[in-house]
Amino acid sequence: MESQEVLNEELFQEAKAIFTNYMESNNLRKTPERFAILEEIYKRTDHFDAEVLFIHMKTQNYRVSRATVYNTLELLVACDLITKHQFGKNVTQYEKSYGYKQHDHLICVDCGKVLEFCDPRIQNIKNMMGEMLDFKITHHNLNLYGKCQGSCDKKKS
Amino acid sequence: MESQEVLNEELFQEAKAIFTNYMESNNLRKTPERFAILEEIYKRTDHFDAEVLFIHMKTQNYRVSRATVYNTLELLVACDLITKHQFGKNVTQYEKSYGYKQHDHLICVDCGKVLEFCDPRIQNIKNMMGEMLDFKITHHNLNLYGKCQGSCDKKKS
DNA sequence: TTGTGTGCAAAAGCTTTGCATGTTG
DNA sequence: CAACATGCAAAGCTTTTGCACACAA
Repeated sequence: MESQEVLNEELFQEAKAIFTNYMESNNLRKTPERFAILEEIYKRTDHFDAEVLFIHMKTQNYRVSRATVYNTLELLVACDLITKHQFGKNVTQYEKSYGYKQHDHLICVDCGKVLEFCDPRIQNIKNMMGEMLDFKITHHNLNLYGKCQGSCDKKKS
Repeated sequence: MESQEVLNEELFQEAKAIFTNYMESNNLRKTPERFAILEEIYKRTDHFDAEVLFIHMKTQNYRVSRATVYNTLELLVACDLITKHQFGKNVTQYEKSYGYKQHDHLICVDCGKVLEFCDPRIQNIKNMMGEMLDFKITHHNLNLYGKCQGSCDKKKS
C-alpha cells in the first residue's frame, strides 16, 4: 500500500497540459485541488481507489474532501488521463493511463496481486465484434483471474 | 426489468442435481430457500443483481431475506451454476451459467444494453498468458464498451 | 437434539448529494 | 461579483454481520 514517490516530471507536465486544455475547453475552473490530485496520481504506481488517494492526500496535509476527489477522478477519466477498473470487488480502482500503453490485467484471486499484459489479438476481436454487432466500441476490459504459482502470500487484500 | 417466466425444466433439474450434489459433498443443508432461489434464477433470462432477485422473490410471496439471497448466490457461484460480473457500476450482476456456453459481453454505455458474443481467440490468450506469467487461470471477463448504433433508447439504466 | 441456516435489522463500506462558504474568471 | 468548486457531513446504496429462532440431519 506504500506509494513510491517517483514522479516522472516530464510525463506529469504533459498530463497537466492535457488536463488544463480539457478544463479550458469545457469551461471548468482550474483549481489548485484538481492539479494537486492529478499530481498525487502521477506520483503513484499501480492501482488505487478513491479512499486510498484521499487518505494519502490527507496525510500529506492537503486540504481536500472526498467529494472533490471523486469529482476530479471523474474529470480525469473523461479526458483519458486515468482509467477506471472493477476487479471483481465493489470498489472502483483507477490507474493513470497517459503515457502508458494499453494493457490488460491478470488478478490473483488469493492475494489480490495485479499483473499487466498486452496482447494484440484483443484489438482484432474488438474490431470484428464491433462490426458484427453494430457497435462503436470505445474501450474494453479483459481481466484474467487465477492463482499465482510462486510468490503468493495469500489473502493479502 | 420484467422477467420472463420461461423455466427450462430440464436444464433446471440438471442444475438442481448439481447444486444438491455440491451441498451434500460440503455438508451444507438442503434448505427450501436455497432451491427456491436457484429456481427463480433459472426462470430469469439475462443479467440480474441481488436486490432485483430479492424483490422478485418477495413479490412472489416467498419468505426470504437478503442475507439468504447473498449467501446462496455465493454458493451458486462456487459450484459454477451462476457467473458473477461487474459491468462498470458498483453492483454485482449475475447470470446463470449451467448449460450455456462461455461467452463475453458487449455493453452499451448509453443505454446499458448487454449483448453476448463468443470468440475462441480468448482461450488462446488465456493459455499463453497463464504460461508466460506463471498463473493458473481459472476464469476471465472480457467486456467491450461502446455505443449501439441502431436501437439505442439512451440512458435506460 | 444439535448446530447450521434463516429472517430481520442494524452496521459497515463506498459513493453521492445538499448546503453554506470560498474562490476562479 | 456571479457562478462554479469546495469542504463537511449527512444521506444513499449495496453488501455484510449479529442475534435469536427455526428446522434439516
